[in-house]
Amino acid sequence: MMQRKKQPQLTRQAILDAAGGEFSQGGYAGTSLGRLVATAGLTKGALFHHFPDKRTLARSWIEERLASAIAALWIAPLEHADSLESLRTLCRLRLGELAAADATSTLSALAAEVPAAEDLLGRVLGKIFDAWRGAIAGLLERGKAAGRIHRSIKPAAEAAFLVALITGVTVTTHSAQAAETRRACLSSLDDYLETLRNQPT
Amino acid sequence: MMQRKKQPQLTRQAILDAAGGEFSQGGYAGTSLGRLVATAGLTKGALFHHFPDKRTLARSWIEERLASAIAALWIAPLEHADSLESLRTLCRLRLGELAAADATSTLSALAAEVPAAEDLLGRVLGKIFDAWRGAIAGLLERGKAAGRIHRSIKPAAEAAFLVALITGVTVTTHSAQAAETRRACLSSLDDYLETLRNQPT
DNA sequence: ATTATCATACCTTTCGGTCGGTATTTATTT
DNA sequence: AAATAAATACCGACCGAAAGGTATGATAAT
Repeated sequence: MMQRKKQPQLTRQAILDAAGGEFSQGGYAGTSLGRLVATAGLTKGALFHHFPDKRTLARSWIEERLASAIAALWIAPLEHADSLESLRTLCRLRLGELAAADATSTLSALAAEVPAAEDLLGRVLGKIFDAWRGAIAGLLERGKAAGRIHRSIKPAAEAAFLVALITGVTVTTHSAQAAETRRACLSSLDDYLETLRNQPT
Repeated sequence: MMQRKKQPQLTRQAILDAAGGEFSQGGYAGTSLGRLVATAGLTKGALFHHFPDKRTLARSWIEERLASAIAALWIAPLEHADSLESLRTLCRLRLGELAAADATSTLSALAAEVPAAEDLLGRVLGKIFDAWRGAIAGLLERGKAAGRIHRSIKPAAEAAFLVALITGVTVTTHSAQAAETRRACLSSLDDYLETLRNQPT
């Protein structure tokens, strides 16, 4: 009976919690580690005990929190779905809230901020996008197999298109007065999804 | 004969030039005014003579440079167009380059970073998106009038959809190894644009 | 003489990060 | 089981660098 850890890195988790709020609000460059520990009632000692530097903290937060948040929001709900309706419903649910500080918009913000290509953070974010695309592609594959989705569509390409679209909607309409524009996007999204349907004719 | 200015704010323009490079690369929070003036061979005195603070510099650069860049890249080419082909061609041209530091991705990055809603910078960026949407909506209107585009489509909504999509493509595929994903998006974009066409039957 | 345009030096604050010390567990030895 | 050694977890003062911004003064055009 080797009971590993009764309190599994409690302080470390608190730091990651606080990091979530800060990164969501200010992005990577806009996040101050001093403010982070202050608002969370922690200390720099604790922070730098668990994480060697800011970049590693960001990477850990992305991997351990953001990735799972996206998985819970966008991947798990589609796991066994194969209909355009489920996709449509999920999009309307997630994009309708217009929650400005949720995981989706944080992912978008970080992806847009990261110094582009060969950076480590960029690759970590890229993996999240890949998983997301994979989930949608999976749904489309299953939909094709079930005859619900038209044979001619390419799941991987369509999934990339959709992830780009969702990301773009959060970026271009995350201000309060953009609610109307957001609804317009969702309306067109409906029409677009219909074009994927397999016509019974 | 009131010849206003022989050298219309030459140093000021140099500062805006430098600001473009910095904001493109590091976003707003990631831009250091010290580095900005250093890399441009200027001084802080010049900077703060022409701009009272960082936010105003950013606002001026967005209004005087970024807005016109987007206009030149995405709005002017569509000014008198009314065909889906011209839209398709422009998208492939602009998104094919995968220029990581061009105006489009800078706009996306700043829009994703800005502290959301009621901020002044946010509104300035919002105006750019509005103008962009307006240009695409105009093309769709003209296309409808010319019978090239299906009657049932709503130009404003479709334009919002397309701007979100383009923005999302730049955000989700601006790493070097995402070229394949980007092509996938463009491929699906083609299919999507076809669905807007007015079928002659 | 005055105003616009800069350059230089400097200011305050905050940044990411370090360091020595301590309390608490855990492992080892007796 | 007691004593001790050794990590682990954390605090909080501190550091040099860099941040955004100011103050003063020189230069030059009006």
